[in-house]
Amino acid sequence: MVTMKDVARLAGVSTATVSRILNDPDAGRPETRRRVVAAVKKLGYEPNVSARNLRIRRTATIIVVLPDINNPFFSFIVRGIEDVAHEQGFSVLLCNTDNDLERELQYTKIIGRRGADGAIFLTARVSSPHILTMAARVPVVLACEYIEGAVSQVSIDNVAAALDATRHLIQLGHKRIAYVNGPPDVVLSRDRLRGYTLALKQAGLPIEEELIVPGTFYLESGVEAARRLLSLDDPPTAVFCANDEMAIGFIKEAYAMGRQVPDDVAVVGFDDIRFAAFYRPALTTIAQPMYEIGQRAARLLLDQIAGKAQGPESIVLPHRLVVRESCGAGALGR
Amino acid sequence: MVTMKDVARLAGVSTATVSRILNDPDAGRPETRRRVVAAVKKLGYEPNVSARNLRIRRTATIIVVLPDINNPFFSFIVRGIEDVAHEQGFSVLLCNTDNDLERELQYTKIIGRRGADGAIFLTARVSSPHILTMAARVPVVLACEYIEGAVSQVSIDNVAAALDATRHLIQLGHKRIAYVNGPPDVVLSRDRLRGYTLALKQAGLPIEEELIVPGTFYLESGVEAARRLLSLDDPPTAVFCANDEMAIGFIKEAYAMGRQVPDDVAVVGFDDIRFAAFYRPALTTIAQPMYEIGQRAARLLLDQIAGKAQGPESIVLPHRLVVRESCGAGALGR
DNA sequence: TCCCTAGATGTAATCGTTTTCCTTCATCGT
DNA sequence: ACGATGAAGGAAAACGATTACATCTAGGGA
Repeated sequence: MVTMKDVARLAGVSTATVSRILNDPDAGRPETRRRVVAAVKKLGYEPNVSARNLRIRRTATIIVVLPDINNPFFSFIVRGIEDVAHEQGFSVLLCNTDNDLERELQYTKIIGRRGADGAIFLTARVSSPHILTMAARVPVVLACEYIEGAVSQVSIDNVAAALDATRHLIQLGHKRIAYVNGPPDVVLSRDRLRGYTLALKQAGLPIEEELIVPGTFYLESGVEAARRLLSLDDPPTAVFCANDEMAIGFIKEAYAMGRQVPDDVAVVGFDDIRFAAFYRPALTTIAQPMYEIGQRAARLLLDQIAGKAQGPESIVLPHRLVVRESCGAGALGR
Repeated sequence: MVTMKDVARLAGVSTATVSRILNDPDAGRPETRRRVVAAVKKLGYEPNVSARNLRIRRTATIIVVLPDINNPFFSFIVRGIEDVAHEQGFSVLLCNTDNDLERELQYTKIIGRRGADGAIFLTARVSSPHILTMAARVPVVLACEYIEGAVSQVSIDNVAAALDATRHLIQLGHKRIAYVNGPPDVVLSRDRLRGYTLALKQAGLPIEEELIVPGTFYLESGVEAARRLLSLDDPPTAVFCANDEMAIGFIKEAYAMGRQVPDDVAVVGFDDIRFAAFYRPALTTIAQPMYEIGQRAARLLLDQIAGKAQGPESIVLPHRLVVRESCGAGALGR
C-alpha cells in the first residue's frame, strides 16, 4: 500500500508538508504543491481513513438505527438522511434492528467504540433512560419518535395528525369508526390512538373497545384487522389505520370479503408512502414529510457533531391530510 | 476517554496482556483474566475501532452501492446483505447513487482509502472496465447485475425469466403483447427485453416497435407507458412490465383511462415486491429471491474478504412465475 | 546594512491498538 | 536434581496519518 511517506519521498518533502498540502487548500508554495500533487497522482495515493480517524478522533460516519429498511416509510427517511450526510462528506451505517433490543444495543456500541460520530434513531423501543444517558455523552437525534428529555428530535405532531384523520371521517358522516393501531409500545402508536379517541370524544361519539385493534405496521396485520373488524355483528363503516401499509392490507382483505371501499367501509391511512397514491382506491392519508424529516434529523446531528449546536432542539414539521379515494369524499369513489 | 492503557494500569498488567485477554478467549491465566475483565468493567472500557482498524488493516465494514434505497426491490436485497453482515460482525455503509456516476465514484473511493473491506454493487451503470479493475484489487461482488469478467456475482437468469413471463401471456392467448422496459443502459433491462422478444419469436409473433416502450423502473413511468400504449389505434391486450412498480403504475393509469385489468389488458410484472400480492388486482409477476440474493452476495463478499474464496464465483438463483390476478389466468380476475 | 517577522518546511510526538520478540517461570521427564 | 519445554506476560515496534514545536528562509522597514 502506498502511504504518505512514499508521496513525501517522491516529492522530496516531509510527510508533514504532504499532509498540509492535502488538507489545507492554501498551504505551501505553488512549486511545492505542484510536486506533491504530482507525486500523489503518480503513485495513486489515497489517504488511509483509519489512520486519519485515529488521529483526528472523528470518523465522518453516523449510524442510523431503525427497525427495518425494507419499509417504505423508513427507507424514505433514510434517503433524506443519507443525502445530506453525503453532501457533508459523511457516511451512513445502516442498522436494522427488527425491534430487537439486543440487536439495537449491539449497534449502539459502535458509537462507544468511536466507530461513528453520532446516531439517529428512527425507532423507539430503546428504553428512554438508555437513550438519554447516551445522548448526554454523544450526539444523538431522534426522528419520528420522541421522548421527554434532553435529546434533539424531529417529528410531526402525531396526536394532531390522527385527530385530523379521524375528524375527516366524522365529517363524512361516519359514526362507527375503527382504529388499527401500531405496536402498543411505540410512542407513535400511542399518540395516534390518542388523536383518534380525542376526535371521537370531541364529536360526542362513544369509544368502543372492539373497534380498536392492534397491529404491527405491516401489510399482514391490516389483513388481520379487516377479518376481525368486518366480521363484527355491527361492523365499522370507516377505519383509520395507523399506517398506509396496514390500510392497504385492510382494503385488500375487505375486497376479499366482498366489501367495497369506500362504499361499504371508508379507509384512511397514515404516512403517504409512495404507493399510497397508486393504490386502488387511491389512499386518503396523512402525509408527513419523510424525506424532510430525514434531512432535518441529519442536519441536527451534523451540527451537533460539528459543535455548532446550542442545546437540544425539537423540530415539529407540518403534516397534511391528503384526500383521495379511499375515504369516499368527493365523487371520486370506487 | 478510557484507553487500554488505563485498563492495563488498573489491572496491573501490560497493554499487550489486556489486548490478548480481550481478543483471545483462551489466553492468560484465570486470575489475570479476572483482573482484566474487572478493570474493563469498572472503567467501562470500549476498544477504539479506529486504532484497531489501523493496526489490523481491516474495518469490518462493507459498502453497498445502489441507485436508491427507497425502492422496495433494493431495500429487500439490502436487508439480506445487512443481516448476514451483522451476523458476522460487519457493518454496512449505505451508498445511494441515483445512478449518478459521479456519486458512485465518490463512494467507491471509500474502499481505496481503506474505509471498507469490500463492496457490493447493486447497480450497473458503472462502466464494466471500472468495476473490473476494482475487483482485481479489492473484494467486490455484483448482485442482480452482472458483467463479463472476473467478478463474483449473484443474480437470476433474467432472459429466461422474461421469457417465462411473456410466454405465460402468450399461452393465455394474447397476440399483441407490449413490453415496458427499464433504463436501456442497464443490463437487466436489456436481458428482459431479450427474453420478451425471444418468446414472441418462438411463438411466431411479430415484434412491433410501437409495443416496446422505455421506462425508468419507477411508478410514474408505468403511468406514462399506459397512456402511450392504451391510446394506440390498436392497443395491446397484454403488457409485460420490467418491474412491479411500473406494472402498478400502468394498472393505475389503465383504470384511470377506463380500462379493466385483466379484462381489457392483462399485466405481468417483475420482482414480486411485497406490495405485489396486495395490489388490486394482485400482480402476476416473476418472483426473484431478493432477500436471498442479498444474503448470498454478502456471503460471497465476506468469504472473499476472509480470504477463503477460490476465484470469482457466479451464482444464478431460481426465479418463479407467480400467477395471481392481473394476468387474467384462472377465474380469479378482479 | 541589519534586524524582525511571517511563511514554509522539517522533526518528532501522538492517536490507541496489535503483535513480534523476549524474558521469566513453572512443569515434566529422566 | 536438572535441562528441556511451553505458557504467560512485558517492552517496544509497528499501523499511517496529523500537528505542536523548532528551524530556516526571504522580504520589508529603519
